[in-house]
Amino acid sequence: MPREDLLRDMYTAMLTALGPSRWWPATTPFEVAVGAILTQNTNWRNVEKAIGNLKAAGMLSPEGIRSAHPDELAECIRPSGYFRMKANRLKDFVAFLGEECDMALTQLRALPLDSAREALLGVRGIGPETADSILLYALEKPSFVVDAYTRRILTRHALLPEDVLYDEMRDFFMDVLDPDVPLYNEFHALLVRVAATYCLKNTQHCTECPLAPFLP
DNA sequence: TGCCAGGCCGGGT
DNA sequence: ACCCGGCATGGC
Repeated sequence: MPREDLLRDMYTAMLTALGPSRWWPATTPFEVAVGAILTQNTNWRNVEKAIGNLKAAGMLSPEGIRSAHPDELAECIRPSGYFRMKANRLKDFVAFLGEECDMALTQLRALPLDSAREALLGVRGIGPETADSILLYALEKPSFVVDAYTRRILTRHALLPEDVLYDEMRDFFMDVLDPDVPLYNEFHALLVRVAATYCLKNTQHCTECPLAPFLP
């Protein structure tokens, strides 16, 4: 079966089983980016606490983060883990955006996808997954997001080898799917939800998994 | 109670 | 170009 058909069938199976995801859980592009940084290797539930703390402290804004004392910023985001490092990453991201952060985000969105991606990857603390999350969920650019869950599903289904590189997984989708923002948005969300529910790290009770019919 | 969570960096080979 | 240790909290 052609890869495009396989991916669309897997997508349909997940969407039918779980329903739409309504991602990303944030209200502004800037908040999406903050969440993308805070959720690096971290459960989203912990990120929610950190974002709540930021909001309560008036720090969930470019100015709030820029003017915050590093230690106070770190204390707010403590529940999201790696809090000292992530405080610096938020500071670095805000510094990258400059004085007019909303305008900077608008200008970033106006760039071609590859240029915007390179610009984000130049920021310390923003790697490929975080960059693609910001591109897709904040800037609404058709950049497919790959994460540990995506890798687990792709390798368990023997679609790609264990040692596959990030960009190879991304291309696996983008080479055959139309550059469709709503599709990429929902596809990634469904992969995360399915993997987190049915495809645990050291278990394989995949009989109830919507993707079980696609196992090799 | 240990294992895991929507990674990334910096230094070493 | 990889490989690896470090970073850290909270939930189950």
